[in-house]
Amino acid sequence: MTDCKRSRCPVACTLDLLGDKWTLLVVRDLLFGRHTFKELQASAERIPSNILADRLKRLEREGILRKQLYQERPPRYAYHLTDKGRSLGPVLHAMLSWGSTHVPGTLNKEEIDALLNAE
Amino acid sequence: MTDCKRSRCPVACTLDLLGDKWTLLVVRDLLFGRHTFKELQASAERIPSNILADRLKRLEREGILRKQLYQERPPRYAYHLTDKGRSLGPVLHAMLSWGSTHVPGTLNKEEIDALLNAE
DNA sequence: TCCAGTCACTTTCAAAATGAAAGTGACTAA
DNA sequence: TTAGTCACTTTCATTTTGAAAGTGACTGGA
Repeated sequence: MTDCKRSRCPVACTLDLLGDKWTLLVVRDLLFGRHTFKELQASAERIPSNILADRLKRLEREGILRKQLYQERPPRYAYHLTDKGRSLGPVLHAMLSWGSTHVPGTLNKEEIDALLNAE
Repeated sequence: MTDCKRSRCPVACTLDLLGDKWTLLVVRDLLFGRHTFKELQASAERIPSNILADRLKRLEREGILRKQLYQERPPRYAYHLTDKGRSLGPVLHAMLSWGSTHVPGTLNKEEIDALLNAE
């Protein structure tokens, strides 16, 4: 309440941080092993670059990921989830499970595993 | 893919339906036993009435809730989750759990239980 | 040395979404 | 007759989104 949250409800506060179309997809990709701006941009959903830059900034500010320079000259950056970020795994998993069973046309878990192993 | 989803990823598809600041709060309130427009409007986060009306319409269209006239003259409506809607429980629970441990200032589970019992 | 190409963004600007507030219409109870 | 409730809808200014183009640091090849 001190820092202008909508309420003290943990669900509402989580949505204040992650409640939009893109943020959790970035977390998904980081969990799935994509780490550079380019890799994150290349996901199937084609996140616009300005939105991606904004979300990476927010997530870093919230301590959900860290940006690290892994190579000088030319400067190259990698984004990695913190423990706080990795602990969003169950949220993503619950969404994956719900979507997989309730949204027709989505990949099921076997198809996802197959894709992940094929990479 | 046929009906203009961003991708076949279940997470992305779930976010297409529920990925915003308000939708999952409506589902939360329905799970917690609020059912009329007025009750939903009265939650701590003060959802604007036009947004609430829009979200109820979408959720009904997606088969996540049903609107029922429970009284004619004057007409009164109650919104109830379908099985599909109730199966969002684990998503909400995962968010509650994450928010409760990672967002300072939120209510913890004991406090939430106490509030729910006090109602 | 020039030049095309890559990466990691940033800027621009039109379109869409949000939200505060006021309005509407059906109804009831005093 | 009138005030009040409920369930919305409308209005409109502000905010956010997203497609596209631009920027700047750098590299590798001719």
